[in-house]
Amino acid sequence: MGTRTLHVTNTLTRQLEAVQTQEPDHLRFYSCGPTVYSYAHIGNFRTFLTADLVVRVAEAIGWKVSYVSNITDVGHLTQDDVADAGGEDKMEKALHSKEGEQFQNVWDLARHYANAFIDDWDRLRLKRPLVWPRATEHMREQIEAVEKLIESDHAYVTPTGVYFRLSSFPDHGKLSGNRDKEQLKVAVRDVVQDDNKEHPGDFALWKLDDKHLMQWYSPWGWGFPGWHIECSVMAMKYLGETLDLHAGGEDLVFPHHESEIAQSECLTGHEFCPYWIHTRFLQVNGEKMSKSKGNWYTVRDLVDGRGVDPVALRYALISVPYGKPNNFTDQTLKDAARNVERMREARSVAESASAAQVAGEDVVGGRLVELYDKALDAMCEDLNTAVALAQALEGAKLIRESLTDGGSADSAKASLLFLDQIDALLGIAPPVETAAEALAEAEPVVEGKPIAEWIALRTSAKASKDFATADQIRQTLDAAGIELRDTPDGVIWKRKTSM
RNA sequence: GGCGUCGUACCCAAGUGGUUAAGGGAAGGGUCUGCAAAACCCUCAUUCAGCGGUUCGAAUCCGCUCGACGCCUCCA
Repeated sequence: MGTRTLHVTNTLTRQLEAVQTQEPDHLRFYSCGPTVYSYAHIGNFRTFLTADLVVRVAEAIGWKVSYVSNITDVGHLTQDDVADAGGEDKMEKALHSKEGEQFQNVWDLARHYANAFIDDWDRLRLKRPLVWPRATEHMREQIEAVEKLIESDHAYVTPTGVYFRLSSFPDHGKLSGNRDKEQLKVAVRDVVQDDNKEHPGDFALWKLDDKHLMQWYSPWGWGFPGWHIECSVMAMKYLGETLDLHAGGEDLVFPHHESEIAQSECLTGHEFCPYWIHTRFLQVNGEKMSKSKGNWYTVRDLVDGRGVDPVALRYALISVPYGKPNNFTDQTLKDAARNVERMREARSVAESASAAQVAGEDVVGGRLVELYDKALDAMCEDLNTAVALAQALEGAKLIRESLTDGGSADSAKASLLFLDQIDALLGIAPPVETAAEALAEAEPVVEGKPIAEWIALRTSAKASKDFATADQIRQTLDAAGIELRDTPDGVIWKRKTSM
């Protein structure tokens, strides 16, 4: 410990760099969270998992981590700056959708999806941040920030709202490379129609709109904050004026993060954040997954709807390093499920060997320490999950090889330590209790009989050598999506995932 | 039009100047099992999209060609 450090590909420089924290061994880390107008999809979670891995690696190398991830619960316009503000916002749109009918109002809707989001977060075993600040709970801070920007001439008031004056911040474009202002003008000309703005690229800090479903009173009248200001304000409130590392999805590079930098640096007069990382999109069957296309999966679609092990889903989502697109397919999920199964197998073999208390040498510890070190090194090197997972699997294989037919208590102890460390680092080798709990939920009933009864019937059929009946029962359960496995410790059943 | 990423076996993917090109899945063979599953053993890229160049030496560096993709506009 102490000799390793975290390296990331910094979006600002496009270089692999060692993260130098302002305070030694203390990482101040902000990760952009979701807008809660619907259930978060697995692509959202790929990004949140990148942040999760940053936290895990930082902790593994002995850093203290101050981790903040926001929840955007204000509906922003679907088109950034429609002049008359008559365009529906995302929340409002969601409220008027079929699924939205169950909610009393937008506040109710936001609360519902925020709660669902946190449930999914926990199910995928993401570490919780220090705080989950919400935009609606930081309105005063946002208004104050806008006022400050106006005072310092970085923003101006118009009849439609308050806008950030891009020309007042020469560094605009340093993150995305969109430095050419004329180019920017061309690019946005088609969309932006507000003639009150000085430059088409100027973005909204406050939108005046007394018909908006969520509105607050400001010095400029009733309205709501611009999308970008919340992150600047909340990040600085909880982490200080300069962060160490800021993360988000690749689509946020421009305009969101670019705008965050502009606002924040104009507010404080110094650098907002020296290191930025962006997670590439998750694709589904080779196509971009997006809410507008409607081809997205939520965590609950897969876990509740198709019986996918949440840990397997987590594995699938982190199996490709964050800097490359990950093409999510049924095969990805199957591979992941298989690998998680092997981690669990190793855990259960080690638990049995540990319980048996056999004396003898530790024959695996040395190798497992090497493998863990390699995994941690890989994670420190720009979160190379592909290599880290390979080490995890190799370790699990070694454990199964060495302990399946019994092994010493010392070997078992070293194995369990390895699995715990790997789980702390990657979250893919859960303790047995978790698996047992997962299986303990509602025992399924097939053709009127609980599983246990079927198993008993089959066991007695086997005892009397009536293998035809035994196989018949296996098939019946198989058709109902239940798989039986004969083990030395008895018969166990598991739910097959439908993929 | 501007900014940027990528192309490694049937599939996912590591490797970014130098011993036999990680690992996983799938597939085939075997041990075990009443059967099955699991587990274990074995097999599975003389080759890294194509073409040129630099080099003693390249999948790795440079150039071009072809192909895929992302952002620039709500999006993780």
